[in-house]
Amino acid sequence: MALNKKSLFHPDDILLSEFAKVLGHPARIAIIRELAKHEECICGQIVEVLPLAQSTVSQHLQELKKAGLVQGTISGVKSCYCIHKENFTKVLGLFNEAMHDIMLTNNKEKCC
Amino acid sequence: MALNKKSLFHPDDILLSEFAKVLGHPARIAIIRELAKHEECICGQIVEVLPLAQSTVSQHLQELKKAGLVQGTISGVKSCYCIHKENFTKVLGLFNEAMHDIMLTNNKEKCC
DNA sequence: TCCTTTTATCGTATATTTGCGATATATAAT
DNA sequence: ATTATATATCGCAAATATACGATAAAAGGA
Repeated sequence: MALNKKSLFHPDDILLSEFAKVLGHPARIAIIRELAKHEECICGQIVEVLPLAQSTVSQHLQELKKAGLVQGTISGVKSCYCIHKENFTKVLGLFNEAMHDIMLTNNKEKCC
Repeated sequence: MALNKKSLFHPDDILLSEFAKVLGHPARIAIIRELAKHEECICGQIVEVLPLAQSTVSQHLQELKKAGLVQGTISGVKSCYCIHKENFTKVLGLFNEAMHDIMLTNNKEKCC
């Protein structure tokens, strides 16, 4: 992008866009879905469900972790992951609220 | 990405990720917000509110249009844009529902 | 101790996105 | 007819993301 202009935007919009962005890849949606589906934290088995190499899945997990949507702990040889319930719920809530507000503001009858 | 693996994922996840992706840039969130805020469709004035060149804003508008979140019509010299209320509401609803379902599934007490 | 297993990280190739200026195009105004 | 204005598109450069294989690191088991 030649120059990174992202920081020139409103912090709220940056936050919302970062949440959206991390969910902007089907692998990461699939990971979240898979994490939610199991009773226990998942250690490893995620790779088997995705059509991607182990290193790639690991990268996606790191991004989800960096965004705070997922948390992980090391348990022996394995790394275990689960959804960071509190964060996820909170950020999803903010996102919904923002989008809802936008649609409330947008009270045009007819348009274009 | 060497090879595009996106198509290997579940269509639902692709749909959700595409919605998220288009909102994954602060400029596009800001555009949506700006469009909602005005009584009438916006013709032009969006560029003035964003810290980006005209051509860049136009590109972001095209992406929002391609994703169906925004609609536009040409009115004389100007192009006018507004939120595609029906589509936006629908896709946002699907997104919320999916995320909500995921969080309902994720009924772990304690984790990692 | 040595080997195996598991996951993270590094290096690299390629794809995509972001951004701009220049230009094209179309209408409006003079 | 000429000029001005508004917006889209093109061409390009730079940044970021995606993906993989190879390798490292760390723990467990033989």
